[in-house]
Amino acid sequence: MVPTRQTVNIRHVAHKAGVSLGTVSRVLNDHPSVTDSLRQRVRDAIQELKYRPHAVAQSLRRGTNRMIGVVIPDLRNPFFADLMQNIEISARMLGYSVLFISSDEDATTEVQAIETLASRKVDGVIFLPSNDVHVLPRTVPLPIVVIDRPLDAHYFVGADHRAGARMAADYLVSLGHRRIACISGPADSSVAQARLAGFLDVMTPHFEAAELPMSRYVVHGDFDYVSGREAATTLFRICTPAPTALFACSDQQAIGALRAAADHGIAVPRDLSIVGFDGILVADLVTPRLTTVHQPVAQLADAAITMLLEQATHAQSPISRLFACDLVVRESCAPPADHPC
Amino acid sequence: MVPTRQTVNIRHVAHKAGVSLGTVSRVLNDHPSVTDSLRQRVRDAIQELKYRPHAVAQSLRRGTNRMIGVVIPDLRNPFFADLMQNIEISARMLGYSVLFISSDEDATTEVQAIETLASRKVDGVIFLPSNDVHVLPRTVPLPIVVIDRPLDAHYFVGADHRAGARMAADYLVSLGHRRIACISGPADSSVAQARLAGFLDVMTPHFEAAELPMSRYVVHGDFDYVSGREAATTLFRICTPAPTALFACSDQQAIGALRAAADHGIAVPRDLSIVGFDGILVADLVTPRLTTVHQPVAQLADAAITMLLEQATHAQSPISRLFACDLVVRESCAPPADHPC
DNA sequence: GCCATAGCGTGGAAACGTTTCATCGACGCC
DNA sequence: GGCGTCGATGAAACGTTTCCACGCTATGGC
Repeated sequence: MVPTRQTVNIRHVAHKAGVSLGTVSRVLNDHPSVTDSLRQRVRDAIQELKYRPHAVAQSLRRGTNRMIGVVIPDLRNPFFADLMQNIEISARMLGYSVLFISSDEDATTEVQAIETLASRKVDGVIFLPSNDVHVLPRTVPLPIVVIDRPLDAHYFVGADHRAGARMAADYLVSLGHRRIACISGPADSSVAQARLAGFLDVMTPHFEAAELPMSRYVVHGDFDYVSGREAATTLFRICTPAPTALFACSDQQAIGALRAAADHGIAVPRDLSIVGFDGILVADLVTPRLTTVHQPVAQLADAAITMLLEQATHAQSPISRLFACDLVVRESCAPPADHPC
Repeated sequence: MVPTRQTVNIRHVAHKAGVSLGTVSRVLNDHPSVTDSLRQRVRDAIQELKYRPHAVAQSLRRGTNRMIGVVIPDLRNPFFADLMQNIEISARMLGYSVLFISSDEDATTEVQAIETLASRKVDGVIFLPSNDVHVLPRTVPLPIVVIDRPLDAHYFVGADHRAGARMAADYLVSLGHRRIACISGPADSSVAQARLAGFLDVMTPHFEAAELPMSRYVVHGDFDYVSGREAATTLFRICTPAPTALFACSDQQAIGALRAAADHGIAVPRDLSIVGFDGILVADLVTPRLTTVHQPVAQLADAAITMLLEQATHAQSPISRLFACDLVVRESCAPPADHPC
């Protein structure tokens, strides 16, 4: 079977312009040592033949691709989609293309994805690990930047989840809340752990002061909408006395909790204040508008790309960069009914 | 500058196994004419050296990539993100990788994206055109499947928007509504046109019967959340008598409209019924849960890939495939207050 | 029993389209 | 006239796949 071949290649251009292969190549790569007249002849020939360089051949010869791989669990998570979008834009601006593989929160798929990318000779990989993976096979000698969920001994870019969670808790406390429940993420997720830790940093003393069992007010779930609804339902059932506020570890969870509150006839924010985390677009549209901790997505994406390319050129020991989140106050929080400020 | 080279290639394997290059290649490609003993020797050598084929070199030699390109306006639109996710999954199952480029709803970027993909020698492109593009440069001899927004003279996969919109309108009418407003998409978007047409198919006779100016009840906007909120606000202002129901051409618009309704103290569904379009995840979580016309995303993705690869192997004249939508009834609709069924 | 032939499996080389390095010719300058 | 400089050429290389040729064995006809 004869594969379909390129219609016009560098050789045709060279012939048309009456120069050698090498000269055409140097024109293409803006090499200075070409006479202006020749350069122009070559340019004309390229135009006329509608020649486009064969990126695959270039890759093979150069040993570099101008292509990065991105491994992300699931674009249906709006935060991931936003991240992906920003990564693509940042990459494109630097002349890189993006190979996208979704891992579906599955560790095996992740390893396969990275092997595929290695085999395709991408210049680097941006990797957003699923919750259950903890160690990445070091077999692939490939620049990798881990994003959002740190993995030890790897370059890392992420938001300061713990500080962000503290901001949320502090805010609720400042409003007068003391019994604050928390919907955390999966127990083995480092992000969930960090956000929970931040929450506990602030809340532990309050719970101890009130002699309430903290653990009953914290429940784990996935980061998605449905899980948030279910977790909130559970909290409404088991928490006595009822919490006056709720910190959800993702906006999706928070929106699910909003849903659950509506289903239980609990008015937000009058009976219950809710804070989310991530700052996804829809958080500003639900009723009530969701107060949330916003992650600087564009910054994360940009930093990841920058770090990746730096690493690809001159390797050094792994670095971490942490970005601050900010609290976006909207309508889903109010002082508790039993404690008007 | 000497590029970093592959550590171990097919030549090393051949040497280690004591066979020729060709034999190793034939083992890799499961060519039948290799003795079992040799085959095993080669396999062992591959294992031992941890050899992985160089996909770029394979592409160059084979003239095919096992890679497809996807051009999509913006992943922050949850419908697009869902589509992208499904495309990637379908592609991966068939052994293809996905090169993603976002076009940001910009025609120039789209053309560039397709040129980039052509230059990278992808086996085909799945293209979701932005609203303002109408003609695609035919210069690139590349299999293309257009998805969701038809472009003439191209292979096409999409949902039957018009029939879907009719379903929505019929449903509202069956509930007793007669004054139904519509938030359409951008005027030059074919999708918006189709959905509006479906809406009008049903509604025109009713408006004529009531001697009401249809045009006042239809307003155009973008497909996103914010635009939906603004459009709804406009409708609330200019429509007299006030509509009892609202058909939004996207779930995002519908959720924005929900937001606007809440801001104006309009209770949904008591004072106003709302139907959306797309069937994005969050539509099931907002308050009230959104009744919507659901597009079969997974089917669309799968059909697009299938059609693309068929086209790549044996080209024929362009085909179109239309998929039916289905109405998902939830809580955002009720009979009109002034006309209890 | 021997040679011709067919069939099978393997090795070697060419090719895919590019970049880059060494080489070489021309030209001007001292 | 030698030499340095500059610009252009041609060939090698990147890592594969595939085609052709070759040698070996098995088979059949005489």
